[in-house]
Amino acid sequence: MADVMAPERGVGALTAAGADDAPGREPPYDLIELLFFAYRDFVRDVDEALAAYGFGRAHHRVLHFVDRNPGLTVTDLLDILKITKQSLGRVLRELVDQGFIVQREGASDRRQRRLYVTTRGDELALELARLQSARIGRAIELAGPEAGDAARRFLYAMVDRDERGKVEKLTALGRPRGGGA
Amino acid sequence: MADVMAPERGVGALTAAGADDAPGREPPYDLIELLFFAYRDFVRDVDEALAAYGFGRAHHRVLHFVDRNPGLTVTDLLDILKITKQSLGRVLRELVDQGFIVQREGASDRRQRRLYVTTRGDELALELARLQSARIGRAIELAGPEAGDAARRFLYAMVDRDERGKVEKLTALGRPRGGGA
DNA sequence: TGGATAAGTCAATATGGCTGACGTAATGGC
DNA sequence: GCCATTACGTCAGCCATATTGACTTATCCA
Repeated sequence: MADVMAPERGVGALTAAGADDAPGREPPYDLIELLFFAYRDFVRDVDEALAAYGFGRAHHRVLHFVDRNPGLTVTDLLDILKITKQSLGRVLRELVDQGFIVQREGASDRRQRRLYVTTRGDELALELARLQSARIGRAIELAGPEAGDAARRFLYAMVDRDERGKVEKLTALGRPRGGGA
Repeated sequence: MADVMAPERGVGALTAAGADDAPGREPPYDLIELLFFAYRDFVRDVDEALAAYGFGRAHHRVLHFVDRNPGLTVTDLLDILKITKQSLGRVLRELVDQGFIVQREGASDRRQRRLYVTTRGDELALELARLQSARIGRAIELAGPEAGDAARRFLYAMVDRDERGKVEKLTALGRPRGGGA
């Protein structure tokens, strides 16, 4: 690639390390950029695989969380994804229409449509998870297992404070080992 | 309308779909999900701030990389963002039209339009970087500085193998100081 | 019984991507 | 000097994902 010039600016703006959000402190550009690049490549894997099914990234997110949390309600899903009901609508409908997800009336609250993956849905979810798994496995191999653990703590701390409780309950973090069934 | 409830099909497969077994072990669902949640919140901050300027996430990415790498060419940018020329086109035009970025003819290759931020562009880039910086600062405070360092190594290792060289040259990693090491 | 909640839907719109096709100017190898 | 290639820009159309706002239906619950 073409050689990129070094920045001419910002270098003078630093202060000593130690304070976090002091006004003149240089932002952690390395982490900011690595988050972008890591995420960019992390999702590209899956996007390609999804294309074969005529699905997009949004379908994956829904499928994933339903797969991992059987019986999730639509409201739960909206809160996880932080999107609107209307946005979810199309994606969910397509997943249901094509037999990847089923909806069942809530046992105690019949207004709810609890969501479950079908066998097919579980298979697809697993296929996609394995792609992501492979990349993560390679990364941990390269960066060391402690880096994986630390990344877990760092990423968790990157989540909005008032979302952390939900995240913990919802994710594998909240599950001791093995998880499902 | 609400008669979309699916029949019994697939319900038998709800719980114990053959997950944890076949080829290898259980995917690292914790990291998979934390990447999603962390990124979700990481970009939400900035998205809100950008709305005030009538810009979107795409504008931010362009502004950021030009700010950090003055003299970047359009081709460089396309390779960083992994989008098409046409997609970049509109976003870049808006940033130029509104005085956040300027284009200058390349000195040695006059076909190039080298990109630079204006003072205004630099200010906006910095404002946005500080938002991200604040979140990262809080995260490191919570997870510990070693977690930040490890996260840096982990995220770097998450990048496509054949992209890592470029990423290193391009980002703060390739520059002395900062997260250097 | 009536207000609140869960879900679904219609319609319009924005944004950020994509492919394909073309055009122009400059470079660089021969 | 010629010509293929490169760098950039742009027109046109399309798709996926998201938004706001308004409305309906069914159900729950105080």
